[in-house]
Amino acid sequence: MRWRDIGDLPCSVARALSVVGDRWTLLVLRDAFLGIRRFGDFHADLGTSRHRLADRLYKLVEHGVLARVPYAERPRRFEYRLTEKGRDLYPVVVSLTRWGDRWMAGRDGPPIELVHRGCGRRIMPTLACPECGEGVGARDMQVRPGRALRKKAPAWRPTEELR
Amino acid sequence: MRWRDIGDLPCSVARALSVVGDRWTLLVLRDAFLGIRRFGDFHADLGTSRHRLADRLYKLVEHGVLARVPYAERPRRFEYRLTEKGRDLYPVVVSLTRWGDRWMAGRDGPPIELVHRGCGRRIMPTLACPECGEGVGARDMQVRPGRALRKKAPAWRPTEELR
DNA sequence: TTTACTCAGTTCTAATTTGGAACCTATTGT
DNA sequence: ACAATAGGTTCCAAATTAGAACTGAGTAAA
Repeated sequence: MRWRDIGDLPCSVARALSVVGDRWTLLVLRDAFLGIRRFGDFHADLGTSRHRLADRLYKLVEHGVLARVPYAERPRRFEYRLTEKGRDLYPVVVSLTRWGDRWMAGRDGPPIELVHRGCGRRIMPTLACPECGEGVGARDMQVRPGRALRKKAPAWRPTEELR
Repeated sequence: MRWRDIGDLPCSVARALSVVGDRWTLLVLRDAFLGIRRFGDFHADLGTSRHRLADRLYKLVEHGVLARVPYAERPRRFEYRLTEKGRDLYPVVVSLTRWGDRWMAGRDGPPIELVHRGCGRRIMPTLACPECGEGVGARDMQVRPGRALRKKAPAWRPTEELR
């Protein structure tokens, strides 16, 4: 299967990855969450080729994850800002950060720290059930096919446990 | 910059992506979380080439995300199981699922549904502060350099707000 | 008014990565 | 003996990427 077709699969992970599952895209988004907005700053920070960067930014704009807004006339210049759709990718970036902190940090510890404005403490956000508030891991959740999948592939059944 | 070097950057997102930031890897992990364990089943479900799949599985084993455990002798056969390090990627996969559900689902709604064993409700896990329990988004968090980064690049300062 | 400089890209080519089909090895079943 | 099953490996064409050079519109300095 070709990568460009994965967006058509009946799977939200595949569809999400069809937008952000690209080598540099999530690093572009990391930068965006750090406040970077301009082509030159992305380029300086990422070190990817200008070619790739231009292409990624264009695609993210196309998908509505970033907005290309003018910040100067004569010469006309644009910057790239996260849209609501883009900001909603925060959990993905934070989850990667958390995993990297835990499993890939050197002996000096995590490169950055996060502070929760609400309570003022230095924390790393984790997954929780929005109904009961409990923290959840893979084994706390059970999968079942949704309506869309029952329609398309009625035979599909996930295994009982997520492991 | 070459992709193989991103694991050396002082950034947990980059380091995490050096392991899972590959075209097919997160889909392999999605399958693993759905209970798929065998080469043939991954291949049938993913539709990627056997070549790529073998390479990805090998690398995930190398990084300790999957374990290759024998399930039959004569002929010797192996299956791939999530390790603790692998299961800890659950938040990444769930966050992608949540985003895909919200922004990329068709009119029939999400392909799969999740049930929280703890409270029995159908939910989609969200990010929360482990200290105060409140849900958090990009704008609730503030970034500051950690010890590792203060050491290496003392001049670096993130912008005040995540937007 | 020439020259240099900034920013945001685009173009080009070589190197790397990927997709897909065919092949290989070991064993069981008929 | 022959086909089937499982888990790969090998090979080559096609697609993607990295890196350097170039473009174009405007500003600033000499």
